[in-house]
Parts: sequence; C-alpha cells; structure tokens
Amino acid sequence: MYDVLTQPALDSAKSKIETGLSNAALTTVLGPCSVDYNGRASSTLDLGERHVMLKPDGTTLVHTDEGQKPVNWQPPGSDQSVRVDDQELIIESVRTSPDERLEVSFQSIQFVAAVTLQDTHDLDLVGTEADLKRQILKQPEMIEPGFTPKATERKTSAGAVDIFGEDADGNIVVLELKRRRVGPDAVGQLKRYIDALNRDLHDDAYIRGILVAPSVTGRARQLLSEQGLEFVAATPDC
Amino acid sequence: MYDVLTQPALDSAKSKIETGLSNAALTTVLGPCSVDYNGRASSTLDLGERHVMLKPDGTTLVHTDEGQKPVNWQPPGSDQSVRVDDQELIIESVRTSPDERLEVSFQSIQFVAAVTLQDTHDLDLVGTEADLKRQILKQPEMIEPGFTPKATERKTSAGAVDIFGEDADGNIVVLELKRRRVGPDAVGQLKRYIDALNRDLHDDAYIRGILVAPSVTGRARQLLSEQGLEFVAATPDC
DNA sequence: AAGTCGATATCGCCA
DNA sequence: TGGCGATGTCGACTT
Repeated sequence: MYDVLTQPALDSAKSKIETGLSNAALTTVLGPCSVDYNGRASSTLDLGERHVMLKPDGTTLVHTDEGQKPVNWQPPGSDQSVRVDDQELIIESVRTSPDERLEVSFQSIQFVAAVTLQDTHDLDLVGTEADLKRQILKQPEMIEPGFTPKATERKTSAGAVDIFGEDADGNIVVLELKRRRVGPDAVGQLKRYIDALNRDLHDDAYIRGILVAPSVTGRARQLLSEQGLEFVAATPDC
Repeated sequence: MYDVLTQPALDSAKSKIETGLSNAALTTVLGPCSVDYNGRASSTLDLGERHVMLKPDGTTLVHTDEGQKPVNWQPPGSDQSVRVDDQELIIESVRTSPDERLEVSFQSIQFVAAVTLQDTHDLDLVGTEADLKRQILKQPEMIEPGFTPKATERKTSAGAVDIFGEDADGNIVVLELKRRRVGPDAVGQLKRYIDALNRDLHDDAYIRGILVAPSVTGRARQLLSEQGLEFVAATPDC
C-alpha cells in the first residue's frame, strides 16, 4: 500500500496524514515549516523546508538536509495528531513521563506519502562488546596464560563487572571490555569496580584490573598506570 | 523543486536518484530491500520494506517503521552512488577513516522523491549544561554562600574542569555540571579531576569537589560519600 | 518506573 | 585529525 499526494491543499494533506496515522502507515510530510519543542529542554526552529517522518510506533523525526540526527524529534510511544489552524497545518506529538511536546507548523505542503511497511526481519549485528566477551570466554588465554573466567556480570556495589576471574597465581582479576579505542571514562569505570570489590570483600588481597580494548588514548594509558591497572589489546571479530 | 516517481522501473528510479545526488537534493527511496554494512562493526538485514534517505551532505539513513534510530546508516561525508545490477537497484555509500561501506539492494521501488530544501535557520536550544554554567556564573551563591568562580574550563592533567573556584574559607572548589539526573559515571569524572588537581598542585590543601545536577541516583550518592565529594541540586532554566 | 551501561553512538570543540 | 566530553543522547536489560 502506498499513496502520495503532491502539492496538496492543507485540508487534503491533513486527511492523508490522519489516514496514515490510523492505518499504522509510515507517513512522510515535506514542506516549509517551523518547529517548537518543550520538554527535557526547549527549542525553536524558524521557517525552513524540512522532512518530517511519522512512524506508527509514535516516533516523529524532523530532518533537515544536513546531519545524521534529526534536528527535532519525539520518541516512540508519543501521541501524534494533526490539525489545520489559521492557515497552517500543525503536526503535534505529545508524551508524558517526561512531559514533552513537539509542534511542527507547515505553511504549505510539497508532498505527503503514507505507506504501510511489510518488514519481518531484524538486524543481525556482529562486532559488539558481547562478541568480544564470547571470544574471551572461549579463549581465556588471549588475556594471558592461566587466566580463568569465574563469572560474567558479577555484581559489585558499584555495578556489574564484565568478566570476573583468576590469574595463574590465584589473584582476583576484573576485566572491563570495550569494543573500540577507549579514553579516560573506561579507566574510571574499571577503577570503580576495583574499589568496590576491595570494599565488598573487606580483604586485603590484591585485585588486578585489566582494560580489554583495541587500544587506549594517551591520557587513559597514564590513568591506568597511576591507578595500577593494566591493558590488554583485543578487538571483537567482525 | 520537488519530484516524485511512484512504482518506477529500476532504471527510471536510478536516473531519478542520480539526478537527486547531483542536484544536492534530499532523496528518499521506499521499497523492499536488503541491507549490508561493514565497517566499525558488520551487519546484515534480510528482505523487507524500508525507507531510505540520502542527504546532500553524504548522510544515508535506512529506517524501518519502528524506532527513533535508523536500522542502518552512513554518516555525513560518505560517497553515495547508485547502480542497477542483476535485477536489483543498489545504493552504495562508502567512506574512509574509518573504512565503512553500506549497501542497500532493492528488488523494486514503491516511490522515489528528490527535493532540494531551502533552509537557512539553525536550531535554538535552551536548557543545556552551558545554560546551567551561565546561571551559576551569574549567581554563584546558588552553589553556596561565599562561593567565588575563578575560571571555567580550567585545564588539569585529566581534562578541563567545568567551573573552578574558591569557597568562603579559601578552599579550592571544583564544580562538575550536569543538565540532568546523574549516575556513577559523573562521580567518576569529578573524582578524576580532583585526583588530577591534587597531583598537579602537589599541595596537601584540601580540594572540594561538588557535583551540580538536578538530582543523583542512589549509587551515585553513595559513591560521592565514599569519595568525600558533595552534591548541590540545580536545574538549567528552560 | 528507575538504574545502569553499551553504541557502527553522533556532535561540537579544541589541541 | 584525534582526543575529550555533552547529548532533549537512544536502546536494551535488570531490578
């Protein structure tokens, strides 16, 4: 099912959009508009030509001709409505918790398209942190000879540790995994887990912390060294 | 300028897309397709109906009828091309550094639209961390009586501190600002700055660290307490 | 509903 | 160009 209107009057456009909304169609609207947003923050966007996408799950996206991110949006689950008011076609999207409202006001419409999509397949993605974890559990020696994983997602008072294990000497080892080159934030994260475990175990045993990632930035390397933490290079298969 | 083709043959669709690409048009293509991506990670997506947007800045977005984020994409600056090969229309987007390739293969096309957008205005957004910083610099007493900002973005060996100042007793105070409720990561960030300053100044003066945000999570509050850091509630005007 | 963290995060700024 | 941190981050998963 597809349906396209070019240069429709505002009332015709309104009918088409409403039909799209009630038919669970993906609806796109293109034309000169201004945009107002109020919610977690507030924004205004003066008159210009943009592309608006309304999804049947309640998502609204306002795209300019630049950038990967929409200039304005409303997340899935929002309530969408359309009205014609004072020579403008206004698309409104509202949600609660948090309270947020998006209004797109069109002066005219270049085209409207409403299409019901048939799509039963999901994305299959590889090369994630979860893939790296599987690799390490399958070949623990890639960390170092004698490394033995004991648990994944082991809970600490500072959160769950990616991989918790022991080295050849029986020392506790905490691994923090990252799928890409890491900066200071990842070092801070690993340090929080080590500190928490030292407290949780109220034991003076030495706990090793190893950051596992393809590479580290200079400042992250320095922080690792200052905190007595280690680094092992590894990249998720892809 | 707008132009829409419904149910075009693959060759006609190819011509229209190519015209769009050379005219700096926003081009949308809708139809049953499969998608392959290889780059920082890898993904495949089996046959289904999706909406593809090609922007003149090199952005490519593949949207299903669910979710705010595209199921596949290529960032601005990528090279876009289209070809018909073995009864398929294939949109290819490639970039380097990092090397990444996206291929969308259409079996048929429901419609193609190419439009050159006129848009001269930028988004005006308020309620950001920068707004919160301005509020504090204008009214430092909102942190505490006697607080005096001395510098913003003061450099430390662990990065730049949001606001650097002194309290009524002459103690150094470091503020880390967040526009929304914060978790453990923000505490780690503040702690890195405090540690770095303690090292940088090689001085045993007590340095206070204050997290300024609308609120904190329970675990973040506990981490603050353990690290001897403080919290002040503040929300950016909106 | 809130907390926590990963992400092909994206984006902007600055060295 | 890489490093670094903000984002109306989003999204998935757990509690």
